[in-house]
Formats: sequence, structure tokens, C-alpha cells
Amino acid sequence: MRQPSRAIRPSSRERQAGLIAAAASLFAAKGFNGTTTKEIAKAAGVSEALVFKYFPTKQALYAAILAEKITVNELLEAVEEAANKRDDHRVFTMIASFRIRPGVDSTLLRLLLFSALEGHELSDMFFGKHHKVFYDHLAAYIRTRIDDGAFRPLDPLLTARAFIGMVVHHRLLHEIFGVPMHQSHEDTVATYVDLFLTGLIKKSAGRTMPGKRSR
Amino acid sequence: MRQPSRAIRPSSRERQAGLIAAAASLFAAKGFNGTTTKEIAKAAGVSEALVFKYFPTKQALYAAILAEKITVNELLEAVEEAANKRDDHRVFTMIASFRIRPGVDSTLLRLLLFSALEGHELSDMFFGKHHKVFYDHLAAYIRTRIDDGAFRPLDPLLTARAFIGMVVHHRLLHEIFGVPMHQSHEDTVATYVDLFLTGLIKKSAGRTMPGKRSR
DNA sequence: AAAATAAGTGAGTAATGACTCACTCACCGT
DNA sequence: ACGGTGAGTGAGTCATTACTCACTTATTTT
Repeated sequence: MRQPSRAIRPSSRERQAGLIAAAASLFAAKGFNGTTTKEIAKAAGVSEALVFKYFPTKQALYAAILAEKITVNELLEAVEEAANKRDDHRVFTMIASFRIRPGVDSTLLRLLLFSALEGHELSDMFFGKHHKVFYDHLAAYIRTRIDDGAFRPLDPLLTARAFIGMVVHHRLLHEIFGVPMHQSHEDTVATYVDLFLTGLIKKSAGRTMPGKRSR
Repeated sequence: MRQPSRAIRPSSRERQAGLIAAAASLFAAKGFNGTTTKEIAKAAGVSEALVFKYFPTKQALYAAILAEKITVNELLEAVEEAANKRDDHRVFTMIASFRIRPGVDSTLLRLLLFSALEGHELSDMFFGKHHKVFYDHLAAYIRTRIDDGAFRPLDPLLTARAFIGMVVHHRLLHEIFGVPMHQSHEDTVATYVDLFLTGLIKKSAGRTMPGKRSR
């Protein structure tokens, strides 16, 4: 039984998790090819040989990271509620604020881009699980609202992508290209949501959203 | 004087250009770290040693590519004309169609992303010359139209980025992540422009754009 | 306490990376 | 014809890389 009064030797699980964390951060920073197994070992505080005890190849380690990082967003559930109430403003504000907020972690975005650019096979899976789902959900919601007569009849998938595009592009600029923030996170989100919904909502229809204009 | 009846030996200039072209294509495909100098030499049809006769280091070759690829877009001039006429629909359609069209070359986008992700020093320059200019121009136009009373008073830079975001995101999905086209290029552009301008144009103001709704 | 097993490592190895060098070849003006 | 010059290369060098192995150290089981 384990009672390591001093954390003398981490369990196998912990080691594995530690390696994955260390590697994820390095891969995100410098890409797969730009990261050496020696660096990973050093970052995790173990010998290089041990890395290969846990993961047969560097590739396998990479795969483990991508597999681990795939979490179907808690965001979706949260949005679901607002979606059921047909609270458009809230739905889109939630989505945008989830990605555009102070202290957001850019690791995942960088990993995603690196894996796509470097042409990793797992990239598809990563994208499929992590984002595809999302577009489809959002497109489904937009379609519903079009059927409600609340939104103009534009192509739902393209429309969903247009919105996500604003958000992702914002993240690209700030997290990848290092462009400084130009407005507060809140104001940025508010502007994007305003612009988008104004373009989408049918003028004739009564506005469904409660006045949630912050500040 | 040179009159090589058969192109027996390319001039220094041509060699250099050939090397840059070969390297650009490889770097775009596999990144800086993922490309070897041997591959570049092979792609250009010369020995590896010659690569280093033309460029002292691999880095220098990379820098030469980025420097060469920086072209202040011919797009800007073309747009200028439409901008002077205050033809909003045409302005934004031109911008979007320039990037979203059949057979567009993804090399530059990939190079840009790779250089930013890999943290190249030249990345900033690349981005600054190639895109910053563009955002600023577009933002200036939007500001003008706001002052004209034609557009709603949103933050011009954020608004410009929102539009570019739709376009860039579209390119990301198709050129980097390999998502198949969902609508024709034309229809995609039309949807984005429609959505964006509807969100931006002041309802009270008379529409400035001539009826250029294709299809 | 001894045996069994798991966790961990130092010191490799073979392959490959960027880069160098002594040299050859093609073409030129004289 | 000839020597000079720049284009071009084959065969390296040396560092680094992913990965292995014989071995030690810690923990658990009996």
C-alpha cells in the first residue's frame, strides 16, 4: 500500500502524466520536429531513457498528448441551456468569451496548428473531435433559428464558420502572432457578437435577446 | 556575352531563384525544422554543397524566402478604386475573392503560420509587411464609411479583423485542415460579404452599393 | 529477510543533420 | 592555347538525434 510520506517516487500514472504535460508544452512551443526527447526528459525531470520506457517512440508520445487533450467541451453543455431558451445573444457571447478571455491557454491552439501543418495523421482526429462537433452543433442551432423565422436564411454551416472565424482569427493574432490587444476582452467579444447578430437577425422579427449589453 | 542556345547552365540569379522556390515549397509543406538541406538541394536539382555557396546557412535561405515573398498586394490598388467610389459591396467582395478562389496558392499562408509558430524572428516582419498594412487600410476605409454615416459606429480595427477573420478562417479550414468546400467559392464569398455588410451598414442610411447580387 | 518486480539510469549506437573542403569543370577575355 | 574565375560537386566532419541495453536502486510480496 502506498503512503509515501515524502513524495519519493511518483506512481507510474503520475510519471506518465508528467511526461505528457512536459511534452505537450514543448511540442506546443516548438513543434514536433523542433522538440528533442532529451528536452522532454529534462523538463519532466527524468532520464531520457525513461521516456522510452513509457512511450515506445516519440510519435507515440505525441499521439498520447493529442488523445488526452481531446475533451468534448464543457462549453457545449453550458451553451445548450441558453440555446434552449433561444437566447441568441447569450449563446454567441458565451462561445466567444470562452475563447477570448484573459489568461486563456494557447497550448491547444498551437498543438492543433502544428499538427495540421506538420501533416500528422492524428491531426484529423484532433480536429474532428475537437472542432468539427462544434461547428455542427452551432450550425444546427442556426438552422433552428432560421426555421423559427428569427434568422435570415443563410447557409447555416457557412454562417457558423463565419462566427468561429472571427473568434479563431482573434486568437491567431493575439496568441500566435503576438499582436497586442486593442480593446478589452469584453468589448472585443461584444463587438463581434453585435456585428454578427445584426447581420444575421431578421429585421422584421422581434428581437429575442434580452438587453444584455454590458458596460 | 550570354547566348546559351540550350539552357546549359542557369545564371547565378536563376539558380538563386530556383533554390528559393524549391525551399519555399518544402518549408511550406514541412516547416523549417522538418525540411533538410539535402532535400532542398535535390528539389532544386543541385548538390547540397551548392546550397551553401548561395546561402551561408539554412536560416539565411529561410530569411531570403520570407523577404522575397513580401509583396505589398496588387490587391490594394485594385480595391482602392472601388473604395473611392464608396462601393462597399465591391470592396469587400474583392478582398474576399482574392483569397477565396479556385486554385489559390496556400504556400504563403503555410509559411506565415509556420514562421509564427516556430517563433522565427522574421515572422514579425513577414506579418507586419504582409498583413498589418492590410488591416490598417481596411480599418481606415471602415472609419471613413462610419464618418460618412453609412456604417454603424463600431471599432474600425476590430471590424476589419472580423471580416478578415472570416476569410482567413475559411482558408485555414480548407488549405490547412483539408476540410472540403461546402459551397462554391462565389457563394461562400457572397455569404460572408452579405452577412458582414448587413451587420455593419446603418439601416436608416440609403444603401450605397449598386445591386451587384450575383446569382 | 529474501526474492520478485517495478522504476530508473549512464553510457552507449547507428543514422542523420548542417555545414566544409579540396577539388573539377565550363566558359571567358586575352 | 591558356590561365583565370566562378559554378558546381563528392566525400567528408562533427554534433545531435531517436532509441537501446546492461545495469542499479526502490518498492512490494511472500
